[in-house]
Amino acid sequence: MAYWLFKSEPDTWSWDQQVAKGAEGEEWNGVRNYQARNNMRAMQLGERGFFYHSNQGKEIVGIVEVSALCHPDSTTEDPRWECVDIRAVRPVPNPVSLDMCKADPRLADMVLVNNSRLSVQPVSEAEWKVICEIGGVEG
DNA sequence: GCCAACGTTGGC
DNA sequence: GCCAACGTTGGC
Repeated sequence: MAYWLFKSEPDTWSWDQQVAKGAEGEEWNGVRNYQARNNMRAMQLGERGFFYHSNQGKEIVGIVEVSALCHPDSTTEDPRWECVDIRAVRPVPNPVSLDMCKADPRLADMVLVNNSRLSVQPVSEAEWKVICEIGGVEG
C-alpha cells in the first residue's frame, strides 16, 4: 500500500466540496503534469492520501482514498491526461500545516517540503504515520 | 501582489 | 537534442 498527497487550492476545490461528494467520490481532474499523472497511474483502489489546501490554509485537512483507477480526464480531449477518482474518508482534527512539516525533522524529506509545486505526490509510510500522529487522526 | 522555482514549448 | 523563452504554481 502506497500513500499519497493531493493538493488543491480551496478556492478551486476544497475539502468541504470533496466531503459533499460523499462515497461516490470525484474525479481529480485538471492535472497537466506528467509526474503527477504518473503518480496517479501508480495508484491502487483503496489507497489513502492526504488532502492539502495550498495557498489558503497551507495545511493537510483530510484523508481521502482512491475510489476509481486512473482513467481519461473528462475535462480535456487530450489523451495524455488521465486521473483517478478520490473520496473523502475523514477530516484531520488538528490540520497539519506546511510550517509544522518543515519544523519536524522526521518530515525533512517530504516532497511537500522540497517540491511544493508537484500537485500529486507520494508520501512514505513513515511520513504518513508522523502526520497522522500530529494531526490526531487514524490513518 | 511579487517573485523564485520549475516544467513545458518551440526554434534552431 | 539543446536551450532560451515563456507560463504556471505557490510560498511569502
